[in-house]
Formats: sequence, C-alpha cells, structure tokens
Amino acid sequence: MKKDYYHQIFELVCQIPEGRVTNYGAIADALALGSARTVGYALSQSHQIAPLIPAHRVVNRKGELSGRHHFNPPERMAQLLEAEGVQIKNHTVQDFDARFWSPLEGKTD
DNA sequence: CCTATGACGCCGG
DNA sequence: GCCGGCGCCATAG
Repeated sequence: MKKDYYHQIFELVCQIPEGRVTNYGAIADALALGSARTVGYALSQSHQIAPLIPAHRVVNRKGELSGRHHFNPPERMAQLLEAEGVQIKNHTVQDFDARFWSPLEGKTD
C-alpha cells in the first residue's frame, strides 16, 4: 500500500491510553513524517478507513479539539473524551499538560 | 505542472 | 503571551 503512513498513524493512535491525549506534532515526530499536517490529513480520512480508532484522543498543540467538525456529530469528540475522564472546556482539553501522552513514552525505546 | 487548501507548528515582532 | 507570517507535506482541481 502506498499510503502506508496511514497505517502507521492509525496504529500509533490506537496505542494512546484511555483518558490520555496527544497532539499532531508528537505523532508526526514519532513517525518521522516531517509534518503535522500529514497526520491531520490522515486522521480526516480515518473515519472512512478505520472508524474504530480513538481519533478523538488527538488534538492540536494547544489542546483544542480542532478536528471536532469531522466527527458526527461534532460534539461527539468532546463527549468521548469526557467519557474517559478528560474534562473539556470550550472545546479545549483541561489540564492538557498532565493529560498529554507522548508516543515515544509508550514505546520506551 | 502549478495553485489552492487543510484535524498543524515554529518563529519573530 | 497573543498575532501574523512562513514552512511543512499530501491530496484535489
């Protein structure tokens, strides 16, 4: 498959622990994609390629739910996060620094 | 081939 | 610490 980076991104997103979140840049850096935009683009397609991955655990560097409009309905992203214990305020993850999970942290190479 | 756009992020003012 | 600008890479037209 040419778009193999899709698979890498989806695999990594699936490794995000429940109740934790990460950002696009961290994923791009962990997979050496070189661009956080690529991660966002892949996730935008994720719903039709791999609808079961926890894409709601990926937010931007500010902790904002920038991709909420790609959910159905949009508020479902915050809903899923709150269900995992992540508090959302004004479409933003509260205590983002503590909730942040680094992909490299999970690998522990 | 070139231009525009996007679930982004860093840098300089 | 907010704002504007630029870089980044993949896909669409």
